[in-house]
Amino acid sequence: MTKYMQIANDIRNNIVKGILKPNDQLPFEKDLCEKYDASKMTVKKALDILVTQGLIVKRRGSGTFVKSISNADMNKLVISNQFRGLTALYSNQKVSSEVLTFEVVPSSEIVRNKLQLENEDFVYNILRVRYVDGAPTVMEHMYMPIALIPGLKRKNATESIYSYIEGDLGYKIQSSHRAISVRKSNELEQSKLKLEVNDPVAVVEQVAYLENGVAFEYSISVHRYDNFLFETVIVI
Amino acid sequence: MTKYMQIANDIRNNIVKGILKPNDQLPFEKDLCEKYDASKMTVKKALDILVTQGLIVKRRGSGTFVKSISNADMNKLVISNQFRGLTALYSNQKVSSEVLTFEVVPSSEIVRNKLQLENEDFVYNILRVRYVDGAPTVMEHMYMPIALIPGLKRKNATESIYSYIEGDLGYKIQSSHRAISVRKSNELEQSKLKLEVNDPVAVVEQVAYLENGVAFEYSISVHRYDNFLFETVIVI
DNA sequence: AAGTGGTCTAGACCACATT
DNA sequence: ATGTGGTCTAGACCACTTC
Repeated sequence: MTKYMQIANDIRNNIVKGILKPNDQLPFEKDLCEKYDASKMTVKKALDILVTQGLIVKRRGSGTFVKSISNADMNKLVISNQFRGLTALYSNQKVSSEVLTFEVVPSSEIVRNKLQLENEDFVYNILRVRYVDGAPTVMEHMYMPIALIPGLKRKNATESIYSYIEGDLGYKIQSSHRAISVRKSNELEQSKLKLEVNDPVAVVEQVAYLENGVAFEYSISVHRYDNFLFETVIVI
Repeated sequence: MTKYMQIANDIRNNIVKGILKPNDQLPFEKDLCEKYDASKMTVKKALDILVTQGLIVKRRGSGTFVKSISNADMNKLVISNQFRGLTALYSNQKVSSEVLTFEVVPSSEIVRNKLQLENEDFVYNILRVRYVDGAPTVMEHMYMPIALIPGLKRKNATESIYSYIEGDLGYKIQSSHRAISVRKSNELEQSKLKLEVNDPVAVVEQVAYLENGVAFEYSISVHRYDNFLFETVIVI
């Protein structure tokens, strides 16, 4: 654990515990340097983390302040920053999968473009429905280059593909690029996600990258509209 | 313009121009220090910006690499990082507004909670439909404390409320916290956004903050589903 | 063993807000 | 004028990858 992480965590805890309340002014950077026996750059880095997480604001010439946020919203922020994105929303619930398609196919032009593949390259074509506590939640359509992800079996798709990639293959995931859109559900989605005829869906198109900058997954995830929520903080 | 911004911009331009191609290795930090006559910390900060923007990846012990991204996707990344969020999606088009409601009301409990107000505080209650090139696009429901935003008139809502806040009042907006969800449209939305009975909508709930950490706006924006797209980069 | 990026420092100077 | 946070440096040492 780095020093700037320790400082950021400590201050975050003080905010969560209410030792630092909304609109409170934080100690000056120079005082935090003394308190944590750290240099200015290190303290600044710690505070900058809390700024991007949406907890505090900094004003040159004035000081640093806790944002005016309710306890409930503050807790949500802290939780959603511990786990990234949507991933661990269902951490306490049972996640299972029904694999509809698991095959290896030549890459289409769209997939080649997203994954930056050559014409001849083959990809896994995986379609599955994911259940949370037995309720259908997402229909995922994934493409992954077989050259990059060797040895993937239908069984892995039934469980967690990511744990195969990170655990068995020892890869590390660096980032993902997502685009969120909305549309009406089609018949397959209605049947698989137990939706009514005119129910909408949230569509998350994603390209995921490994540590070395190589795209390893292009996926389209179709979410039931009633349990989809994407939260984000934008700092200008 | 800071030195780290100049360095980041220069490298970004090299990527856009194709001087640095997908999967290319960047010069080592130590060489970039020489090239730009900058210290290691400054070069690192420049590169870290490009990492959070999704353009490059860094690997300790190996080097820094351009992500494996198609030209089209790379250009989209660069553009969406120049303007933040959804705001300037319609920069070349005519934006106009139909104001349905413009009144001052006592704050409800939800609004008080989001904006951290006291019981007695009054807020603007503004409902408007925004048109892009004459086509209805978003229905916005905004609440803002009158104490914080004095002198707002119906006329401002017809044009740009943000230009009143940033221009006339001289405030600076620091950040916004957004939650995106999906649902079916209701009758009012169908009529105002020219939607069919069973068309869906994308709902963006937002709390926006000023430089001093004070929440000045709570809004619910209901978007036509066919022109809503939210793109984001998540770095783990 | 050599070289990469990551962290951290002590101190200089700058830009901005308040007094 | 004072004090805040912002930038930048030169150099030390660490963690990791590659050879």
